[in-house]
Amino acid sequence: MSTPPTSATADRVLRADARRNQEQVLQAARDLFVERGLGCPLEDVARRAGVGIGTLYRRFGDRDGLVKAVLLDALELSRASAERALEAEQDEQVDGLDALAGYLRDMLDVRVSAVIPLALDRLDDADLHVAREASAGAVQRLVDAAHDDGSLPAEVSFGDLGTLLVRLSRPLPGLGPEADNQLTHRHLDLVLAGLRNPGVLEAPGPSRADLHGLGNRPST
Amino acid sequence: MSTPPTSATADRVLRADARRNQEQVLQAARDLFVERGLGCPLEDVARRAGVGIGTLYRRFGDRDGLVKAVLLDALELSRASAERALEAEQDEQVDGLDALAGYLRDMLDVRVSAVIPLALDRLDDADLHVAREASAGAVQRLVDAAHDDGSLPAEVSFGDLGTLLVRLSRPLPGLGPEADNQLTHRHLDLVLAGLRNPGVLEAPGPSRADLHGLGNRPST
Amino acid sequence: MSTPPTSATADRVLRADARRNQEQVLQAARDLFVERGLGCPLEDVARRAGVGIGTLYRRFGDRDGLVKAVLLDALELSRASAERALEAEQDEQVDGLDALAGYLRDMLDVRVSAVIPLALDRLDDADLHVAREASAGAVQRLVDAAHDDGSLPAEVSFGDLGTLLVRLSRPLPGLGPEADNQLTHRHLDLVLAGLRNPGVLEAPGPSRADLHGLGNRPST
Amino acid sequence: MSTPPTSATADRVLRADARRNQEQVLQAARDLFVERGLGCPLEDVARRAGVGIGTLYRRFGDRDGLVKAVLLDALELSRASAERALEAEQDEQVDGLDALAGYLRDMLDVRVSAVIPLALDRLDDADLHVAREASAGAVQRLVDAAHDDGSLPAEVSFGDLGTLLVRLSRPLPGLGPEADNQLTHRHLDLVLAGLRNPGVLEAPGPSRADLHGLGNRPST
DNA sequence: GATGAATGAGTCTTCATTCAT
DNA sequence: TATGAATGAAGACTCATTCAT
Repeated sequence: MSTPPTSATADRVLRADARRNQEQVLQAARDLFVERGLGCPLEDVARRAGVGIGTLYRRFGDRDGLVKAVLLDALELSRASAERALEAEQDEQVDGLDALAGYLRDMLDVRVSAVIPLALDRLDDADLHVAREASAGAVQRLVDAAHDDGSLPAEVSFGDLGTLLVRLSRPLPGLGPEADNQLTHRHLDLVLAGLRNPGVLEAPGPSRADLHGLGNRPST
Repeated sequence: MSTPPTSATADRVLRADARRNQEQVLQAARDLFVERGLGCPLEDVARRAGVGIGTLYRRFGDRDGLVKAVLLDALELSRASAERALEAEQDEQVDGLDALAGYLRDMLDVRVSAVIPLALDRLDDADLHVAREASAGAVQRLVDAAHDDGSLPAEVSFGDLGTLLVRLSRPLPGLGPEADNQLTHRHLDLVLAGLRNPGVLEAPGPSRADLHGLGNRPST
Repeated sequence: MSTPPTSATADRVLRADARRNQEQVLQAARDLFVERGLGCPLEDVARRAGVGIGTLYRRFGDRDGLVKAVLLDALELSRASAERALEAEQDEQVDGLDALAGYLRDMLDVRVSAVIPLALDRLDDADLHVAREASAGAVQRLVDAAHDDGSLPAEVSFGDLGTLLVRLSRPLPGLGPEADNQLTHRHLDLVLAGLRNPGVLEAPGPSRADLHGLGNRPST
Repeated sequence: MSTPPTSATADRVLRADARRNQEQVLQAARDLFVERGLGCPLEDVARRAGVGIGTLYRRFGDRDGLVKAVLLDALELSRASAERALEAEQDEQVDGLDALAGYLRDMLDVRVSAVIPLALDRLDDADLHVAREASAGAVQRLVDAAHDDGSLPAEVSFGDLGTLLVRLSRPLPGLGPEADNQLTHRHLDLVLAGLRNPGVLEAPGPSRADLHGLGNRPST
């Protein structure tokens, strides 16, 4: 099964090396962006990825390019997770809210949702726009399904869930990663308990479109 | 109408001026620290406060001094709010959870809780330690009261509430301040709905002490 | 005559300091841009000006701002010199070509013409556009006067003279500043000898407008 | 039709390839050095030459090696052109100044003179020293011939002509290559008109030796 | 021998902090 | 005391050079 290092393979080997670097940088950036913000030193990202700063720049051009790559990656993870949850729901394995909960738990585990809202600032970028539509579309279908089967009250909206996810995704300072993760899931459970029977919400939450119209949402 | 500029009067006038400056800087710092992180340019803080950068440094020494001042201010606001809520509860005006909810709403309105967890990193500072004890003690008494009258399930802890408050306090990117505030209160309502009847939590949440022991909290 | 250091004066003193710095940076930048190109290290500019790098940036924002300031300064020097030469011509002190020669010699002495053509790349900047019009307008009037009194052959154009000036202004590598200056004036004399009686040019040179239409000038 | 890949043939094929690469890099470097200075990115040179950056380094060692190669190439072109002009003069086809003019026009067409003065900084390199002697010797003979037959005034020296050539060779910013070339030849014509009858020069120009003694040339 | 990925040193630019006014 | 100009250290970004393929 071992391929001899022909020149064709050599290309691939090199590319594999580069790809590994690329992925390590992407992951390091995702983590540090979530932990310390989009403005964190890129040398720290490079160091955590185990590459030189030059490699980071060669791959991603500049900070903006790296941020965009992280966002695309996050949106793709979100889309894939939402679609898996949709399939489970359609196979009648779980009800709509449980499917949604599965998606939310997934997202908390990849710890990447905290960067997604940053895509809202960049919807002029075509790639990001497409990726966001794909992700948001899948999540919207999940929410619709949960509304349809009655497991999620109608007044709880896509916008509610997306923003709750963002809030839950952000790491809390002073906790280690493990404690943070446990507490995050615990809080998701609390929120889910509220979602099943909010009892206190009368107006519908913000729709997907409302989240775009920065700040001019009508009163609850 | 003009007060003669005796040296005493001049001093007082100056001191009033200085106090005004101090408060404006404090407020600007609180806002920008929440919006853009503790690392935001202090010139921006000074500009928003309407003072020169030199004035900021004269008052607060350096960034650390300013951060500490903001934290002390926030902790004092928290303590005062918690004690007001306690009084309301003791006057039988509201049940324990409603009193707690009042405190939480207060804190969201002053938009300052997001910086409080940063105090956890600085508990070696005596002033901060004292202020945190005062605030946390009052909140703990609120929580105890809510447990005692049965309005808050026993497994929902001080640590749960403090960290939920932090999550809710952080501004969401892409929303204007007003939409953000509305959504924040809406999400608090959702969380309160969950708190009244979590149904899903079995283990108790982190105690106040658990939050200090960064990361070595026992499993839920 | 000495003004006491009232607060008003204090302001002025500070401003005078800053202005001195600004001018030193401007002069250093002019020299180094001519000698070593627009891309030379700005730290070298700051060092030659005797200020910290931060001061340079505070005054001029970035490299582009500094380049623009140098260009505006150069264009203003050019305009002033051309208008002085025009006045001399109108007072009948010298003929048109001698007036023009005086302008050219002036420009070589301030050693700044070499940066002026760089303004051509930046005519979208309103300030630069205005300054260039003012300078070019005055020079054009000089050229017209020399054509009118017959001291300059009609086929030698504004464009010829401007570009010759640029060529003469650039320092030659390997010569010290004094030798370079002497040789530059010597070459101007040679060129002036050719200008009085070119004998070899049949077509007219590029007009002012031709220099804008980068590269699509009709054949000579 | 396929040549069998004997090792000898393979070597030759490779060497032809390598030589082509070498020349393409040399030409690209010459162009970019003239257009953008000796400090231009070598990746840009490699890209314009259509080779990888590694190939450039393999061939020329480092930037210095490439600069030296460009200079040697330019000096050799100059020598060859000057000797062709000398032959034409000796065959009585043209007078001395016309022969010189032919050389100057040649040099402008290869657009390479602008880098030659940079050799002055590097006369400690034996190869460059030899090449410069060969080129300058031939040009000096051209100048002597023009002096001898009276077509060039005695006070116009080798140094005058060399430095004029450098000035004329540098591209003017903002013109396309074609307009620049036309204007360059036009300006050479103007200068030649001045050379035939300068009328204004009294002192002799710098000799070849004067150009070495950086800056200590006697006054004109 | 050619390639281009990786590296890190050098320069640009920002901003915390100091200090003269 | 308030101000904002000056400074230089820190971090962003580019590019010369090396080296694995």
